[in-house]
Amino acid sequence: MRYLVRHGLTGLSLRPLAKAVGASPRVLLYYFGSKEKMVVEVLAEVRQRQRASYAGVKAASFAEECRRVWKQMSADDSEPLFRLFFEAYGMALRRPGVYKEFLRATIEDWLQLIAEPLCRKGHTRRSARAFATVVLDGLRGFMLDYCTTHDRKRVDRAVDLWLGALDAMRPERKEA
Amino acid sequence: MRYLVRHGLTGLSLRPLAKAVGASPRVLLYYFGSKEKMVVEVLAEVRQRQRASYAGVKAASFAEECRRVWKQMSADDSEPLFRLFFEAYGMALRRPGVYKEFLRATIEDWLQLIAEPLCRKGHTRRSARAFATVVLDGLRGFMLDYCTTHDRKRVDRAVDLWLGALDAMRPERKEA
DNA sequence: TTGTTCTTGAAACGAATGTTTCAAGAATAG
DNA sequence: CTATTCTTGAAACATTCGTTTCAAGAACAA
Repeated sequence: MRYLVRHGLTGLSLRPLAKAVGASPRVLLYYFGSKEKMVVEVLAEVRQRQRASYAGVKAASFAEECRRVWKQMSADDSEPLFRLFFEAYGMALRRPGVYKEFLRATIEDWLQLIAEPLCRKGHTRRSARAFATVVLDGLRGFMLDYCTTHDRKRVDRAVDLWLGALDAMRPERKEA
Repeated sequence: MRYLVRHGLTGLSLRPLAKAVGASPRVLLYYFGSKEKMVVEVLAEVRQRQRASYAGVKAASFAEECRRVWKQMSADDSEPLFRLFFEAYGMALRRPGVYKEFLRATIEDWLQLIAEPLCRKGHTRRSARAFATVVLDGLRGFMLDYCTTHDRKRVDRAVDLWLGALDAMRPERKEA
């Protein structure tokens, strides 16, 4: 995982990876079956840890939780993870068969994480998921920008603007 | 360009490309210098055409313009372009040196396109750019989602929510 | 113990990679 | 015309790739 996060997927090769982790290509293939399966497994594990690290973020208001999430996302040590993530995203879109589970989980898991509390508060599933989409896709877009430009001031200002408007987008409750 | 859009960057190889366009690897290298330079040039050209195709979108209100842009982005024939774009993005983040210009233009050009009209209307450059960041990053995030899930209903609903709140994020005018 | 499965290193395989070499032909200049 | 440059095909080059083969050794079951 560490090697993948650091070196990425572009041009990833078994032999250097094996050497770096003190193994041989033979062993990697023995346990993972193929290079691609190995990548898929590593991505799944990284994803799971990522989700766990954000699931614990709690705050008084929803916007405040988002703010904290953004703070964690845009912290320096998160960037390699997101670089790997966006890299995997590009490959996954090109090879949906191989990365099917990555593509599913990369949206669906987070949507559920965000939408579920709203559903429990009485919002319809549909509107909760639409709102969760705004949140998830917004943060992803900001992160893509930040990884590209490292223009923290501008992106942070944008996130502030966006956060300020988030409450107005909160879904209506179901009519009781 | 057509070949790149269709086949992507992952595992791109000179020989199949050359055959598909009725040339030889030798010729491609003769004119582009290297495979990587070729990719960079093609991406630049694609980007320019993309920008031109969105620059003409005009409507009465800003939100309406955004809605039309989203409509064009999420049209079926746009998807291959965005797949290529996200793929390039992943590689560019991993190799900033080679793709430096791609990374710059991919944010900055669009920011200017969005922010400039606002500046001309008397908004400060800073707030215009923050707002433009919300717009650009939001649309990118939505597009990444849509390319992944093709869940048009959910994403469209989210875009609607987001568009409805956009006006509230518009930057204040400079004090006269 | 014996027999079996699990794990691994070394080496080889075949294929494909980007790029270069070389030489011939086309185009252009003077 | 001649001389020079531009363009191109065929082939070779040197790597590198993921993966397989084979055989030896470790672990374990009985």
